[in-house]
Amino acid sequence: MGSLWAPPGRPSRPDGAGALRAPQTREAILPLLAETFREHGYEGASLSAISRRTGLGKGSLYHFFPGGKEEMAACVLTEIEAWFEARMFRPLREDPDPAAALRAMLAETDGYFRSGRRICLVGAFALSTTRDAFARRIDAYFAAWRDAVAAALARGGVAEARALDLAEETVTAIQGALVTASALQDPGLFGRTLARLALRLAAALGEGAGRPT
Amino acid sequence: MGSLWAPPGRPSRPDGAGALRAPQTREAILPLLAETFREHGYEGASLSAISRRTGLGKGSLYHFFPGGKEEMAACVLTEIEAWFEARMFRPLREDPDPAAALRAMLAETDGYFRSGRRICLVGAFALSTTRDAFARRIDAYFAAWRDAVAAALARGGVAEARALDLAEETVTAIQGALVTASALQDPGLFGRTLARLALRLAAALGEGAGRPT
DNA sequence: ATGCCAGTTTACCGATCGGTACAGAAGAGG
DNA sequence: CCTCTTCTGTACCGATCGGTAAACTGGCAT
Repeated sequence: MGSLWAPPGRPSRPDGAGALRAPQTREAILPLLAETFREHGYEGASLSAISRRTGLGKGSLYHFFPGGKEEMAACVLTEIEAWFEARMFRPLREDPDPAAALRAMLAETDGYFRSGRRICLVGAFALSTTRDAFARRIDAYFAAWRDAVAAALARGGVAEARALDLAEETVTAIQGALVTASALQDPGLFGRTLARLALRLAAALGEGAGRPT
Repeated sequence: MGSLWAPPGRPSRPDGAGALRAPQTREAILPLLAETFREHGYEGASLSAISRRTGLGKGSLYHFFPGGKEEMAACVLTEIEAWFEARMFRPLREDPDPAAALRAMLAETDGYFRSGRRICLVGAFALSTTRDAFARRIDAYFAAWRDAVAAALARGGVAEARALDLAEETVTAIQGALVTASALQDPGLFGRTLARLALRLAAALGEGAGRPT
């Protein structure tokens, strides 16, 4: 039976560009793992679902991730952390133009979360007992996001306390929009939330720095 | 095999642990079910966990909820809907003093979610594929909340479009605060979010109705 | 050609999953 | 006392869970 559908000759392409066939590196697998965890949550993402999504049998999965499901989730979190650090947090902290960095952050947010059609894996993990297994990393992710926004605001002339408060509001609003957009199946909601945040951030920057010297 | 040692009549203790007896009505069970679903999510809440939490064996659970886990979750949702409708949505729509109703809503929110130490079950359901099983009810819950807030604002003199926008922001911010408060284990965050919302709602009401005659 | 080796397949493990069957215990009413 | 109904404990079901073991594959350097 199995010999029929099982492709005997596997073209092992060293180039990992093609996502059509089974990916053969950890890096290529991670996005598929992430999507599976997003859809079903950590507990709900069974190995068979992962196997189906990735096209890899259990043996292959355990070859790449000897630690099993927990290692898979940990690696996904690492990749997410790296992405946000490189694309959002570092620019927020270092871009010479804080206002532009904040606008770029909102644009990246809209892209990453597909205008609200995709959820935040870290936020979803935070809501169940899955949190316990990754508590430090979940905490660090949100703290880094908030602090990066606050740093940009502060460099833009906003007072420290006000910057932290507005940063907290920003991250909170984004997470809330992911929840309500999913719940209401209303993609427009996410864009409206980001637009509100853009206005509010710009306003704070405008007040903070009276006139650029 | 087991016929030899199987005791035909196991005299179950009439009252061994007299302290907290198992609740014997659906209504009394629901809060325990809700808490179990909150902690583990729908998929993660196993019958054994539910059995442990409620102190009821499978036999009793299936006696009260013949439909199994899905019926349990459905009943929990019904109870939640009723609570919010009675304590928050109806007052928002009908209270002669909309400003007071909005303040009361925020206070009820703080109480219900234990200042951010408790999560929103409906929001958590919305984030995974569990959503599919309860899609209509999840959608209706958030829509009702948003529309009730908008109705209160409108009766307070806020323009229709502005009221809806602010209501959407309010519900979204509350949900986001539940996520980030859980993630950062920072209960203060929830209170700060509610305080921000109180200011913003009051401001909108203040603008909308120039001077009360 | 040979032997290594990353990668895969397949079968299997004990545990637990959600759910069912049913006998027995507990109360209520007579 | 007996009976009927309501509730509960327990054994059991097939399926699936996360995870392991080992045989096999095909490519590659020697």
